[in-house]
Amino acid sequence: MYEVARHAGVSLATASRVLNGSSRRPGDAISERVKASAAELGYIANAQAQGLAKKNSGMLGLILHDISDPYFSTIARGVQGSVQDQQKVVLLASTGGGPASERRAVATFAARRADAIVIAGTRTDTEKAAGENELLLTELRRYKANGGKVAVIGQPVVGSVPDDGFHTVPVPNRQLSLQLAADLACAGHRRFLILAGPEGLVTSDERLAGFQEGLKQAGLDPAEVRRTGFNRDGGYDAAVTLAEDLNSGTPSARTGAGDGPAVCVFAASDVMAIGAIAGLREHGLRIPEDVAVAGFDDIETLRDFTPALTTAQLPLSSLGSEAVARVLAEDPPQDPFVAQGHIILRHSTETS
Amino acid sequence: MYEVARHAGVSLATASRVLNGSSRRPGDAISERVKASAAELGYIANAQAQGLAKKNSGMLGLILHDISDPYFSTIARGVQGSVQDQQKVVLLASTGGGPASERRAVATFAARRADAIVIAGTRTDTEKAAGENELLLTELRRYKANGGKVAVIGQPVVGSVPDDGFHTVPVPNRQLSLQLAADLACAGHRRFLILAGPEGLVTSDERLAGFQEGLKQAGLDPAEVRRTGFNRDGGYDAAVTLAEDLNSGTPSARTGAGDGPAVCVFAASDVMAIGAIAGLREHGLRIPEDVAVAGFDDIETLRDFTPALTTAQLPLSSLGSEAVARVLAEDPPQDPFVAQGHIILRHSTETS
DNA sequence: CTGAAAGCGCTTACAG
DNA sequence: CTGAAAGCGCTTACAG
Repeated sequence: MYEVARHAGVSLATASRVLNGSSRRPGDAISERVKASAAELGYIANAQAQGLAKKNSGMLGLILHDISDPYFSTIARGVQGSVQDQQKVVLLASTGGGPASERRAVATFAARRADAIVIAGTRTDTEKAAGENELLLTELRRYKANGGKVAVIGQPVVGSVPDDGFHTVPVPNRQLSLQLAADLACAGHRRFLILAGPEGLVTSDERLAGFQEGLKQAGLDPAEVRRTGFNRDGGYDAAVTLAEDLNSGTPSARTGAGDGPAVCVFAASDVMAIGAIAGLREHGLRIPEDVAVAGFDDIETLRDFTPALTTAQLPLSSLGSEAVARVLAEDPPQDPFVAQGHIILRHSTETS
Repeated sequence: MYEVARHAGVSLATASRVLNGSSRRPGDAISERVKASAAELGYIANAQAQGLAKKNSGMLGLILHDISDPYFSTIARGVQGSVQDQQKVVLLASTGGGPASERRAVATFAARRADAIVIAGTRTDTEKAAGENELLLTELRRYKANGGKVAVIGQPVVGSVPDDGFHTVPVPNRQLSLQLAADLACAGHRRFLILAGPEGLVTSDERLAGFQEGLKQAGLDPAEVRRTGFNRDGGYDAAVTLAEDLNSGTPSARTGAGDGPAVCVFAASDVMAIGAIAGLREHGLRIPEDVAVAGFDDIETLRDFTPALTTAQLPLSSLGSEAVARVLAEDPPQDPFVAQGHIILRHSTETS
């Protein structure tokens, strides 16, 4: 830039003012001259130096569990899109999940002076993670105290209070799973089985609780719950066990032989549901004739799956852009964002 | 850091030396004192300032077409993993594809002084994109001239020469699609139809050419080619047309009624194949009884698809980590990386 | 409107 | 081994 200034015959200050959006803008003649010089010399501003001199870095940190999981990569698309629109850039951290690695990512982003941090991915609320959650919270508070903005997609960070001023973009897990239960009951299902992740995985727990609540409101008994991995293999494993039960006629086995599926399985995510269907099929069970299966998320890549999967559609990409909007706005809206989601009943839970 | 130094009673230089990996390391007593002070004050180094003072920023820029596409998000996982192992951080740009937006991303990363840039995603080699390719190349050369490292996953940037010193991590599109054709011929298929992306999309073109070559080596006639969008909807649309042809008995229609599928469709990507299967089914065609379908990529999320999809498995995540390894190594290997891929024959192309 | 100068928070030859 | 000082490439009050 020094060279640009000299080439244009102006001071560094002036060159800086025309090249970057300063409030004070030099005269037209000078501006043109500087711009021409910059173009001629192929000048590219050093964003690091700018970041050091200004208070903001133009970077937004995105923390998620696994970038290759379609749930997160769709959120990432939304985040990336908005950030790009704002002429900023995203720093990515794929942590593998868990507050400890999330804390590390926050520290890294803080060191790089990211203007804002968006955290996606379920919170873990267990005894065991209490210490790590505490550290994550401390790290976020320190980051915020130094001027950083924070948004969490899903649930608030465990232990955080409204006063912390972290933005939350809630995912309507509870409402949608409640609705899903209602719709499935309405479609005639009576016996349910829930495949959930380990206890303490808040996203899974919310979906579980919402579903049970929905059954209750429909006047049905609570569903049996099987805890398993909150991923494809978890769904598969649980389904294999279920298939063995059904095929051997144990207490959990098929009841209404002939008239519709014996049981309707609600897997706490689409990916789990897909694993479950694979497991059931391998054991000779047909979907939905023998067992009905519903998922959650409406993952795009799975929309052509057969049988078409009943699920709850989440506006994942919008959740990402909304989080960015809140965290980057001068005057962010105070009212909580209400995500639009809805139930999609498809072939996988048809009853006759 | 100034505060840390004062708190520990040492100079800024000394504090800097103990806190960051300098070659000169102060005595143990002093080191301990400084570390204690840093911990007590909760000191976090300002990476921007470090980047400005040092020559490297600790950031790697990743450019891809669409972070929500499983092909790219899997590559991103590989990249992210290696970068994290090296204590660096990734800057993400999801461009939507095309050399023009890629050029912009390169400029952005150059301004931020990313130490290296990894570009994934097919090259576009058309007349129309010639100008943009030229600009992309210029931008990359300038970036490299200023000390940046460049790696491209897939094909070399259009117009680049070995002397440019860009690392290339080739994707074995040609070899694998050739092998796929051979295996399908071996399985008894005789009539083929290729669903490819628009001409000039190098990835698609390579797969197309490899497949035709494989057919030729098997002594078969070249397959008919239908150009369509290189995505799910492209596969769907082409399949609908095909289904209409087959059902109405036009020249392209079913020949060997009864004994195996009339035609084996090779879609240039799994995602296209999934769309194609959806389209065919909607028109009453069964896979693989009426039409066989093969894809390419072996996308993880689609492995439980029914019918199980015949495809070419690509080590996507490894491609990502390999690109990072090359671009971050002091002394990168000169021999080209040979990606391990292989054909997986599954139910979607069974013949009887 | 323009420029000289201080400052952003570090690192690193260069002396001591 | 340690420290004083210059420098990384910008921005921005502060003067003029």
